Amino acid sequence: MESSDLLADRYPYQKIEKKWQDKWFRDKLYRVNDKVNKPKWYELTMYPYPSGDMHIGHWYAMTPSDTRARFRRMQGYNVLHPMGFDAFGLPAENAAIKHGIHPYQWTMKNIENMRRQLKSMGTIYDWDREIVTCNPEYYKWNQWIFLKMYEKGLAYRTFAPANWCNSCNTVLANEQVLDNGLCERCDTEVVKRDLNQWFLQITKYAEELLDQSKNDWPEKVKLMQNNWIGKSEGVEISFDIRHHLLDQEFINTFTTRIDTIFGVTFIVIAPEHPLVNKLTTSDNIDVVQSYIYEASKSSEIERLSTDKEKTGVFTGSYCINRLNGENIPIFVADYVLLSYGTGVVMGVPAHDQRDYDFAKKYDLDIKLVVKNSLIEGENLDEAYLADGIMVNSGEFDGLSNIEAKKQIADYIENKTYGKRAINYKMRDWLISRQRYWGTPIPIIYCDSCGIVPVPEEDLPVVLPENAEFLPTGESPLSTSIDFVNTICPKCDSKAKRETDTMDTFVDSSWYFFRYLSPNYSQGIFDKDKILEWGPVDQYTGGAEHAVMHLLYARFFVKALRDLGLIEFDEPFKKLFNQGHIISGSQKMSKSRGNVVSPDEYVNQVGSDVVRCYLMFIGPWDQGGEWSDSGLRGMSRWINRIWEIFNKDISVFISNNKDDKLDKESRYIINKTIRKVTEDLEKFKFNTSLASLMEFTNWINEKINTKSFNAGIWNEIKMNFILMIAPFAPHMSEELWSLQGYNYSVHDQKWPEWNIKYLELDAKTIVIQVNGKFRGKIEVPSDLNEEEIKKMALESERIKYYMLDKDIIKIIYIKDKLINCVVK
RNA sequence: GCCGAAGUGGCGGAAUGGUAGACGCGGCGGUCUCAAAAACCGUUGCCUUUUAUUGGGCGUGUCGGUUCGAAUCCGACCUUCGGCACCA
Repeated sequence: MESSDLLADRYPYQKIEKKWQDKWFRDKLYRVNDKVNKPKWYELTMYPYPSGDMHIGHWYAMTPSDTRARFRRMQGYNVLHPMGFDAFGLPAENAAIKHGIHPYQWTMKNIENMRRQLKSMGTIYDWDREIVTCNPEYYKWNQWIFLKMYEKGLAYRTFAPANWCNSCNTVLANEQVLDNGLCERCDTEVVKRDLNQWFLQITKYAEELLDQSKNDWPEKVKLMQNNWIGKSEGVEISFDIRHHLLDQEFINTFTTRIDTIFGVTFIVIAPEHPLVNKLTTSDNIDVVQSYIYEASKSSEIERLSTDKEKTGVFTGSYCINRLNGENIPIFVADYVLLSYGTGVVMGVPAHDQRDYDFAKKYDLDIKLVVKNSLIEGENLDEAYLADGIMVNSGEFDGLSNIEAKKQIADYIENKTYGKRAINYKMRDWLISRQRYWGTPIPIIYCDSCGIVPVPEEDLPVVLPENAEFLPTGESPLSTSIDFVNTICPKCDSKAKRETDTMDTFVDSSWYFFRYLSPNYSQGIFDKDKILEWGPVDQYTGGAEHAVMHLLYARFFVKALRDLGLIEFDEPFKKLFNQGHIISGSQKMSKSRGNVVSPDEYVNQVGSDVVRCYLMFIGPWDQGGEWSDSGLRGMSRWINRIWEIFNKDISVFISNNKDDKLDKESRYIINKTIRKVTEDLEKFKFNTSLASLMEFTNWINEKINTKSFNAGIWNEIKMNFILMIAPFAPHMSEELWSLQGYNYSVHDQKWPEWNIKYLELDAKTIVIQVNGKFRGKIEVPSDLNEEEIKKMALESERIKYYMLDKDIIKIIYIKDKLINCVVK
């Protein structure tokens, strides 16, 4: 039966993928050895959270980068492309609360399943280097880094208002609070609570983090980080409150517009500011108190809403603008944030829109101090924000405001009214989490010695198994009596352990170094290995990590460098953000029920097809939509390749030498090598695959119509299998072995193109008349410009368009086209 | 509101100053089959001309500009997506 023969000829992916995965595993084909005499290449994909089941998004993140790693490997690099698991985090704990299973068991079970799935992708991960962050061998080094930072003063403890979810009973990071002020997990309104918590002093590196000159990263990501850091340069200027006879004689404000200092008509203090109570006069105390109360009640949502009308109350007190001696009323308003600058703002309604709105509402003076010719009189409909000429500003009148900024700042510094200052929006990194499933913070509290770090030799502080992790508002670790009660390492008296755990971003801030010496026990990592492999050459992952994870990792690298552990400044030389894969025009999510499960498709069409399809959808950074019919198309192509290279060669191989066909074949081979190589270099997997498809289309056409000679056919086969190897690792290995070549195709050298085969005897010149395409001519490639022009003008098609027209000029673009401009 | 990216056939996309629509999906026609599926071959932007061969016009979100020539560069606007959002 012919049809069943045909079926039997179809690519038996199940058998073949299993066969090679097993063999690669047995042979340790993908083991990465150190100290190999090849240039190193560290290609890293962001490690996944072990949520249990991989969806197609994981494949979309991982298979293209695996293809890149394989490509680099064939190019002769010693490639490290490791994989691990970001194993601490809330979902494990939530699952534990919900289903009564211990987070460790839940996580390990998930990892096991994901490992199986990851292996089915046919990746080159060296599993001997796998890291799992919830293992004490890993998190011990989180604790170690923390202690080193503590020694250096980079880790400190302080009270801080934290986002608190009453339902989850925990602190939330800003990014866990939705735009509407609700908890991202349970939609409960988030409130503020003051807790004594641990911070890492990332702000110490703010200035260095702004320097992105060593990062070959997307501009977008660098910009987002720099906006996040939010540097602004200005002046801190004091206003006189000595007449209030307080301990504090001056009230400090920060401004970026010191040129508008003469336009100050009021001062605004944040409601939480300690000076508020002291400055409020007795007749205003009731109003101010109730305003502060309302402000504290109003949630983050309202405080942060830009649309919200500016409100505030008068304290009854005044301060003095020391530049002109004016008496300035002091207000309390919640549009001023205690956490930024000095928590006090000088109100310049003429030149700041927020101040303008506030002044309009409370009928305060609006005093113009910077002017341009378009402004008539003194009445403004909105704040004037642009540059101009100084007015109403004493001795500075007539200067440009840009010049006045400098001169006024100098004046203020001379008079010691204030000084130039820099402020950053970025805050220190709060790492305390009132959660169980994380790295215990290695600190002991002793009644007599105070805060005592756990001695290095006592690490790791192991997470106790017996903690109660129901959300009680207390950190779960405090329920483990064995854990909490300890002995002070300094004085041997009874002491208690810190019960908070660390933010999981700590784990991911240095995991890329642990892959280099995953089992190293004498230190966080083997320094020799860092010298050999670091930093990461190419990092890939989702853009959702553009700020937090990538910024924290950069901070860690700088801190580790200052601890003398590494010698470079940045963790990731190059960065590429892939897009998202969607389904049914929507993001995949369990609640929408549109999650595409890879296992199912791997069973139906094989891993190579799924890999190639994901890379073919479109440009990797733009993401794409999953489509079953698109997948079928890829399956068709993979099967076609299988059939082409399993054909009975005698039907089209001839022993007659056909120079013309050989020449054409070499042209196609070399053109394809160039295209695939250049596009892989640029992450353009889709067009790489398209050119490989064109290659197979061409082969098919030639098989159907002509015959190849044996030599060129071998060349075609070999080059094609080598080029498809990074994309479809299983099928290419099978084809390679069927051709009788030496195992493994993945140890072969990537083919190179030879420019001499790309030069053709004839070239096609496009002819345009007045810029419109009117035909083309084939010319021998050695023809010169004059001859080509002559040929073009003599062609019948062109003569037709030239009838009754005068030639004005002829434009010739070498080897491409001729454009006749006529009238 | 601010910052950033993107808008091209029925669909995913290709082409980054020189033949718009590569490659793939889908559609249509055919081969094979009792039939269907699969596979294979051909065809496929829209309008128009011709019995046909073929020829012509239009066409890359909108409007304008630069250029011999614009999907591509510049200006304004519209739409979509992503990020940030009282930061003084």
